[in-house]
Amino acid sequence: MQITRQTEYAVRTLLELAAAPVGETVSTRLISERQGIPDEFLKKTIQLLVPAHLVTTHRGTGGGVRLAKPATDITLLDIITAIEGTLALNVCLAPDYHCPNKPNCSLSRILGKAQEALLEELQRETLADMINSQK
Amino acid sequence: MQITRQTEYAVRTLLELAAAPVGETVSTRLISERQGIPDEFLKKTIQLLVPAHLVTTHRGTGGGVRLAKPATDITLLDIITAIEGTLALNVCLAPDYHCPNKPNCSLSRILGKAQEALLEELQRETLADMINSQK
DNA sequence: TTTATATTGGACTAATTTTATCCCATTTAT
DNA sequence: ATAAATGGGATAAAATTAGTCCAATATAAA
Repeated sequence: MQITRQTEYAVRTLLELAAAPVGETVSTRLISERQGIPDEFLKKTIQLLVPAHLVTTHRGTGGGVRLAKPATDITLLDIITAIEGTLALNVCLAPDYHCPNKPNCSLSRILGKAQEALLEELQRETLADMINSQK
Repeated sequence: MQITRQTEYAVRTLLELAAAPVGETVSTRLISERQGIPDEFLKKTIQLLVPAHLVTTHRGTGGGVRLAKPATDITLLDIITAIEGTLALNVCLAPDYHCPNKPNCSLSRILGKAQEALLEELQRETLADMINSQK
């Protein structure tokens, strides 16, 4: 019932990027050093953020990573989803899964409600809010 | 970010017990058959519910498991906690863990808030409510 | 055009957690 | 005694998570 370490890596990476001057790219090696993240693993992690449209990358000298959109438009839920896929508090709440008994199932009903409450909070605050609250 | 299968087993087990006539014991074998849970694994699961004071057990012929308290006094959170330990949305929110940087950490702050919202929902409804909503 | 810098991508390994099984001991009612 | 039931330790299998290695490709600058 926890976010994975990789998800935390992703959040810290995006916080680094959000803190950098707008439009400036940062190399994964620099991020990995500053955040103490294994650099090869960080590369994999960033490759999950690209298709989710949270960052863009540029190769070659002077290349690196930058936010794909304003920090005000990226929520914690966006990041978790990019790394872990759609959040589901139980198998039976996953998007594809369908259980014939679902309508009668009080577990899925309660967990569903709890999940809603969780999603709402995770969606409430953006990267920008997180940066500001650090100061 | 999901409850484990074992936790779901525990919930279904407690629902079985809550549905049974008050004070009556049910054998793990019967529960495992009705719920399709591997019986040896179910035993282990029940052994986690005992120290959490959710069920009591009795050995020997005619023995089995029963609720340790009224179904109105058992919440979904109680069950999750019994199986998985204290719920924490990230390592840094676990009871024992302490990070020197926590006061400045916006991730732990947001996750902490989200966790609160989740706990509240998980605590809101009891086994009794779950049984009633099935009817 | 060479060189250094950086991401891309695939294969692989290691570590950890989750799920399950086996088997024998102990308790209890009949 | 015997059958029915939980208790508990050891171990295995499966799945997920974390991390590593390396060759390929793109890019900027010298």
